[in-house]
Amino acid sequence: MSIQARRERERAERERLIVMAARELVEAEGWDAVTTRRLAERVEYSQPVLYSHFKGKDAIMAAVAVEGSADLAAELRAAGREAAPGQETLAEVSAAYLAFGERCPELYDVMFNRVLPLPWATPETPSALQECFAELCRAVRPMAGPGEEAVLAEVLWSCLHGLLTLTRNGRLPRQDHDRRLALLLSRLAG
Amino acid sequence: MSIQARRERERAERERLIVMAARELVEAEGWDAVTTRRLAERVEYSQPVLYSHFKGKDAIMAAVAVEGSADLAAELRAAGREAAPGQETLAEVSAAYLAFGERCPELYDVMFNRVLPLPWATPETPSALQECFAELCRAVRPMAGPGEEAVLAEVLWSCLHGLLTLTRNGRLPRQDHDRRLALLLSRLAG
DNA sequence: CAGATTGGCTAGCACTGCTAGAATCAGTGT
DNA sequence: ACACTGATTCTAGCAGTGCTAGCCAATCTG
Repeated sequence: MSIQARRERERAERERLIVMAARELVEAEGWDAVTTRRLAERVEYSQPVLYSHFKGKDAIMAAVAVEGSADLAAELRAAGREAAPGQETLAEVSAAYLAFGERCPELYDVMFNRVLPLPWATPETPSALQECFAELCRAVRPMAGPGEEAVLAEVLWSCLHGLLTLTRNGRLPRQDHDRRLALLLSRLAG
Repeated sequence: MSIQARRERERAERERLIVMAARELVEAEGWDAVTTRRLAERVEYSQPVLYSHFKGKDAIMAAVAVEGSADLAAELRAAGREAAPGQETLAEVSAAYLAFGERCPELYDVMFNRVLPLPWATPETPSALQECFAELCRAVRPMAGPGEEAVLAEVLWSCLHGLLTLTRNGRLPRQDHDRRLALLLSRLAG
């Protein structure tokens, strides 16, 4: 029994290695640079090994996305705690969200722009993703009317996401970014 | 001289044909289905002909994006005219924007999500794109403070874009879409 | 009608994600 | 200690991608 346990342990370790390598690669050189060959070379195994762990490239990137979500959730939570309770939270959490997207644009892309084989907004959604949303809910709580907290959080998320992606791919000039954010938050706060 | 004119006319006509075929293909089967081979077959020429008109696939899709923007601008303008002057305009134009994105998701993707070799938010920006933005400006004019019209329009654009993309790629459940939109617009209106 | 030139086409390169089947290693029983 | 067996990893290849070099033919010029 113990030898099988060891094998499974080694397998799990290698799977972690694959996801880590994929994340490093996507953060450093972008999604297009993540090819199965380069990834395999990076983990020092042959290509087909990847397919014994994941159904395909999409599944690997889904795992990367979940890992990234854990980081984002942690950063949002930290930002929420730092802020004085009250109005400040919204600004702090929003800034943390945008900072994450700016710092890891390619990772962010995988998490929220690509179509991935992941369940969203259902009970089976990976907890890291649920936690991200929960932090947004906390941030909007003070300014949400009764029963509209979740909806308002979704709206905030959409706005930040739109701001981030349009800026990142060149549609919006970076220069007025702060003015846009300030205006958005003041209006959302009502 | 006239024979050269005819040649240029034929060339321009063929270029239009390429862009049209690319648009049909992307709308019908999505970006990934637009391969240079399939596109060439569709216009009944060989692959290399595409490259005598466009620098590469990206340039073709940029042309498709510009064409799509003209349509979007027309629809936004129509929505703006229909609405009674005043608060209604914002809701009508927003609805038109979202409807366009829902009706032509793949075209929308090319226009606003892909990284394209196009100048954005500069004087050289294709007029169709500038007109889209101008319509958004008109829509937010009644509720914009002095000097913040353009910024507010950018914010509106970002929010609509975020709402649309997060919904479209499964991150937000479609079911509460209307509530989100209503909440967003009411808050943005102040 | 011969010659020059423009143009499109055939064929191919280097790459992609993915997989069938050969080869090699491990663990087992004698 | 050794051959056997079964799982696991690798080699080699498929069908497809965007893009391009160089041939070939149709077109216009003198």
